[in-house]
Amino acid sequence: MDTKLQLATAKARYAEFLKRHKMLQTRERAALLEFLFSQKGHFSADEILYEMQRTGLKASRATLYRALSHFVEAGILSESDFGHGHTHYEIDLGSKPHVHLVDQAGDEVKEVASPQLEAALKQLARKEGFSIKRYKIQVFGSFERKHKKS
Amino acid sequence: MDTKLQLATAKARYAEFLKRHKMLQTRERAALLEFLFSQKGHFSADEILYEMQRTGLKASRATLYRALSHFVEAGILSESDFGHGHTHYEIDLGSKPHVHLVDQAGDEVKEVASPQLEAALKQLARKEGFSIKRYKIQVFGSFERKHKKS
DNA sequence: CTGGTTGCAAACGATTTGCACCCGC
DNA sequence: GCGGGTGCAAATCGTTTGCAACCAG
Repeated sequence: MDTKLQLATAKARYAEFLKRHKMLQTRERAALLEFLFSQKGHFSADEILYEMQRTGLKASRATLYRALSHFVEAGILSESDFGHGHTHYEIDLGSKPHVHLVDQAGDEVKEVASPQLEAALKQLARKEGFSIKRYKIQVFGSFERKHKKS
Repeated sequence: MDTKLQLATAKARYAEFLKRHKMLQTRERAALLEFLFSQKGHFSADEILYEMQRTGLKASRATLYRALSHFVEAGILSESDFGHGHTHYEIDLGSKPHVHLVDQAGDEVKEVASPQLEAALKQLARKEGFSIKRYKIQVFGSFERKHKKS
């Protein structure tokens, strides 16, 4: 799913979410949604705030936090805690389930997909009578840099 | 590994940890370690504090937090964030890797092992040149209660 | 003795909230 | 115009830290 299509999907989903909760469309919410899709990878609330100011967009910290939780509820963003002292958000629309490899030496967090893991997880859930809404697989450790740079 | 043996192992490991860091053995640290092994499942800092007071043991909040991070460093405890607003700790000594099934409707968190998941994870790490120190698999969703109570 | 440890209370920092004013619809 | 939204600043709350009195080795 390319970014453009993702954004369109997100807007539609968000509009629906707003309607369902009798909430209004506002410039701040629109700007935030648009801005998030211009970002890559993970971002923290502070990073968003900083980047938005740099880009001239405006939304207060309070509005940002309120919007973020709505985006998560609406299934547009997903949140994770990597133990860095704040929540990390990432686009979660049409993105494949993936594993977060968290490098303990630095801030690097790499995402990798593994159909095999997914399959095992689904089977486990079925066995336990547990219906999965979402899941997180975080692996803490370090990258072994043997010869190649990355 | 039964609880008694676990506790003995933990004590040994902790003693070693203390020596390595030129730290002292104190009554508070000993009491905390002993107390933790009398607990079952996950616990938060506040729960420990509350339970200890009830049991007549003493250690201040500050000492507790300081000790908890040492226990984690020493590999005696592991910590997780289930999105409940505080860190959860659990004994991580001789315990098998497991998946946390977090019920979103309540506070229930069930642990299940899955060798299959483990294997897939190890293979993935090998492929990515990532050496695993520890990992967490958290699955958010709900238990399907069809007929049985639990 | 002496340097690490404890407990208290104050500090922190991410996130949340009360409230007066603002703006979609 | 009304009811929800926004921004500010104050409040929360889990966790951390400075410091003076304390204790283990």
